[in-house]
Amino acid sequence: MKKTSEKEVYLTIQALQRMPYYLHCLEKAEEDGIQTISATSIANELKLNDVLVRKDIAAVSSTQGKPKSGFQVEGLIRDIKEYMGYNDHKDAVIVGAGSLGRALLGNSEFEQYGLSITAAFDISKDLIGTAISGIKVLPIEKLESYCAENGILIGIITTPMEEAQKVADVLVRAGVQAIWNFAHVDLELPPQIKVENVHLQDSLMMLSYNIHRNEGTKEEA
Amino acid sequence: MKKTSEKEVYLTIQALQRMPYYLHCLEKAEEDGIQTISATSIANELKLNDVLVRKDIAAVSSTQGKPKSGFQVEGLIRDIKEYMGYNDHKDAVIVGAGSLGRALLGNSEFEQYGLSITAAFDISKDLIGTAISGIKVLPIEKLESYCAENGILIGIITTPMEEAQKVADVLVRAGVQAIWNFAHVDLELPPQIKVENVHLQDSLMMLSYNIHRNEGTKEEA
DNA sequence: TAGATTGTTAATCGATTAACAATC
DNA sequence: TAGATTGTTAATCGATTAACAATC
Repeated sequence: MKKTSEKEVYLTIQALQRMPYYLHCLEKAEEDGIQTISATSIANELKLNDVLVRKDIAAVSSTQGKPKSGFQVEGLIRDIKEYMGYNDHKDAVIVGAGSLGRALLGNSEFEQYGLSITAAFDISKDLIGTAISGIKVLPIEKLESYCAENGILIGIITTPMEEAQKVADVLVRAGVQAIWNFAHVDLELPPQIKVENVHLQDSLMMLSYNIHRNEGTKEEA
Repeated sequence: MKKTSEKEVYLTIQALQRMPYYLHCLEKAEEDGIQTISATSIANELKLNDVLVRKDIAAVSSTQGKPKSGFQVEGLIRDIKEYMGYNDHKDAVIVGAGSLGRALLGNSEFEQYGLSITAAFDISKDLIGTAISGIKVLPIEKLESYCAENGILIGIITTPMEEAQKVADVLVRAGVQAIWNFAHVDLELPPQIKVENVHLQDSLMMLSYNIHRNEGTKEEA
């Protein structure tokens, strides 16, 4: 079992999910002109255990922290970004130029995560040929050839749920590596394809539950 | 420590997060005309351990499963919906009628989770007075009074991140119980206020990581 | 120096899984 | 009846936390 790189520390999924929070926290610190930061203070800020934060950071940081002062804010930001793959440029297409698709197209923040959306696809004759936030809307028939020819890595699905699986199949045939799925279905995909689901309904469900429980236990106080 | 209701089984956060998946699975079964379903088959479908599924279901189901046949699909759907609070009607407002806000306003699926969006708020003179998907856009100055007077339970924040905290403060003053936050900031809120964050950036980060790792370990095969 | 902070090893805690008796 | 499936109790597993020596 040979290592593929000098540092091959795998984070648990839980630890991974904390990374965005560390990054937010560090970027806020950087804005405030703070140069070094301790795991302890990050932990306090995020209401996490300090040893937990120290372990997570140790796994991604290229340098050790210094007792008394902590970690270099700037270096740590760089390390997390590198670890998370922000520095890789990733071309993406968006399928479904409805209101959600348009909202994503208008979001310029994604560029800083290495994501560029290079084209949008739709079935609507009215939309085809137009440009949304500077990005052309092409007919869905061209999806497969476009992705294959342009080496598109990520397909973003913002179609109605009925179309999502069909679109996913086309994207896979065209060679995308990952799918960012906003349609409210669980896609059936070959195991090598990475998926990230954004299911607003599930999020709403959690919100609903919290309100519900809250009301049910009012008498507790 | 007296119980507030006959069934006071608290699910772990992990179990809660599995509920939407059970519900999807059950609704699919119902569509296919299946009347009873076993925990084992749900577990297979969702690639989970069967005992895990059985425990989760036991916690929310009002009836016991029958050996050999399993659970009533319809009853179980009803129980999960009840447990998660879908049956409570919840009025909401949306703050920020930009592209994301508009996408949410156009989403009629939310109604089935008990959520109705009754008004939208924005600062843009061009938008104020117009209606989006049949919902009026009001000036942001009216947010507090509107929520207080109409007993709004949920505030949905789709503003730019700079405005989000300010908006949240107003919503809290106006008496909302929960905030569905789409702005990329962690809001500071009183402890009794429930928040559900939808941070697309974090989701994108996970996608980015998965692609990055995938490429880094190609030689593994 | 003293003390804040680091990283590591061991203990704890809690979720998941395995084993098994009960039952339709 | 036989066997699929249930629910429960005990074992396992893995993540988090506690304790502590090292160090700037």
